Amino acid sequence: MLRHADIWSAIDKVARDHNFTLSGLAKRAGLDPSAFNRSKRIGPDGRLRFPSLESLARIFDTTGTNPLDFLAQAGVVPSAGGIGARKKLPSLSISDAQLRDAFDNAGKPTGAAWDELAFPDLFDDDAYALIVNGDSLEPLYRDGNVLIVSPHAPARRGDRVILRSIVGRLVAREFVRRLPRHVEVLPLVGDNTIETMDAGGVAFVHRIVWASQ
Amino acid sequence: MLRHADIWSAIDKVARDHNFTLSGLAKRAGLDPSAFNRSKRIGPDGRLRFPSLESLARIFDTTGTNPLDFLAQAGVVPSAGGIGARKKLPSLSISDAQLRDAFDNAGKPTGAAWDELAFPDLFDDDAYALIVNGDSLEPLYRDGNVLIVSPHAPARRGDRVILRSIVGRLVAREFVRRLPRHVEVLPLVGDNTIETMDAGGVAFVHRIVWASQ
DNA sequence: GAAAAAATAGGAAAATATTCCTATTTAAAA
DNA sequence: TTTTAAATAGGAATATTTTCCTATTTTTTC
Repeated sequence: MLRHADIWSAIDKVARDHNFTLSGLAKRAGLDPSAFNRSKRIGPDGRLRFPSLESLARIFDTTGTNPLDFLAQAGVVPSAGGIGARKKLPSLSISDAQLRDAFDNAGKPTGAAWDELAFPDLFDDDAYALIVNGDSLEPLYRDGNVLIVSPHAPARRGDRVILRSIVGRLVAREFVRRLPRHVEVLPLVGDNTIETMDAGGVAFVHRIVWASQ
Repeated sequence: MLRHADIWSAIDKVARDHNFTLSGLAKRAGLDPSAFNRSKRIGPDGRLRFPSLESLARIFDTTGTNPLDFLAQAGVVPSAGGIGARKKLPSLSISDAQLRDAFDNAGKPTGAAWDELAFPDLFDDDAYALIVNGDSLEPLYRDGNVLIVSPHAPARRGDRVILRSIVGRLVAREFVRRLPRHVEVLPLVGDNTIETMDAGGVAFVHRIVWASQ
């Protein structure tokens, strides 16, 4: 769980990230310049040397490194339900959730039928949120609803997407397909006829992945 | 950041959580029974003693405690953007996002107008997910859409909710109000007339907070 | 390229954490 | 309630980490 080599290489990384040499980092932390020498990490008898908690604390305080992030860098992975773990929710289809014993008397999911679903499972570092204004997208989206947009999620037929024109206009549509010269979409509300947009006029097509209610 | 007293009290908690005394935990971890004695945490000169990383590693290995959770228990809080931190997304209204410089050339949010929004900000430990079957809730929810349901989120007029009858039937509706003998709701699609349900026949009203798209 | 400074290696000494051991206190068992 | 076992306190001895110091290597400065 805490592996000698990983602890030391995490220290190496802290030094690098802050543009210190090892002796520079030690000095900055108020320790002796030889404190983190690579040559002193394994003793002459082969015994592994670990830095003390006090030395580590000095590193964290000096560099502003969070001990949690340090441990993650040292290869420690979150435990299910623990800090940094992906949130998991009980999950079941509506039809199966109508079975007699899907909920207990307090209204909580119960029984073996429920699966686990990671929420929100959003891995796109470039995701952003758009807040709906007005009522033009009702009943689908109402004023104030938050749309979570994932630029890197591929847009496939039927997906709801945000399109931005090259002059900056944003519209929400249902993606149909992309052709060499056009992008075909359907409106989300109202008239259900295909709309053809000039591919050159579309700056991007980003997929909507979640909508607040 | 790593505070002496917090480290030791986190060790105390690991022992308690696993039904060990301190000496029992030490023995189990292959250490001397006096290793974690409260009497030895501050020396006679007032100097604070920290457990070594090796002793901690033995505790983690023996009890299955994740070092990240241990640190959290010892009061270490996540750093913004670091492990365990709440995910924050750039956020802007659709109308403001149509300003000329809201996105850069790569289609990423840019500029001072963008706020930060914590997503999903779901704090209800009893939240669960329901998967939509069929097309009866279109255009709002389509087959396979995931609805995130938060039982403890209060249902207010206009909120979309899941209602469960006492015989187990689940329906999705728009909440209007709760009266002493009735619950008034609106259908999410179709005929826009108020539906009155007998309060005694409704097991629960749980709010839908997010819907996948 | 030479000189100075910084970084690193390595060994001894010092400081700190753990173990060993004894005694006392507390909890569990009879 | 008494006896036994476990837990804890406390001091000395031992083990481990850090510091001190010197030497070598590497990098930076001129």
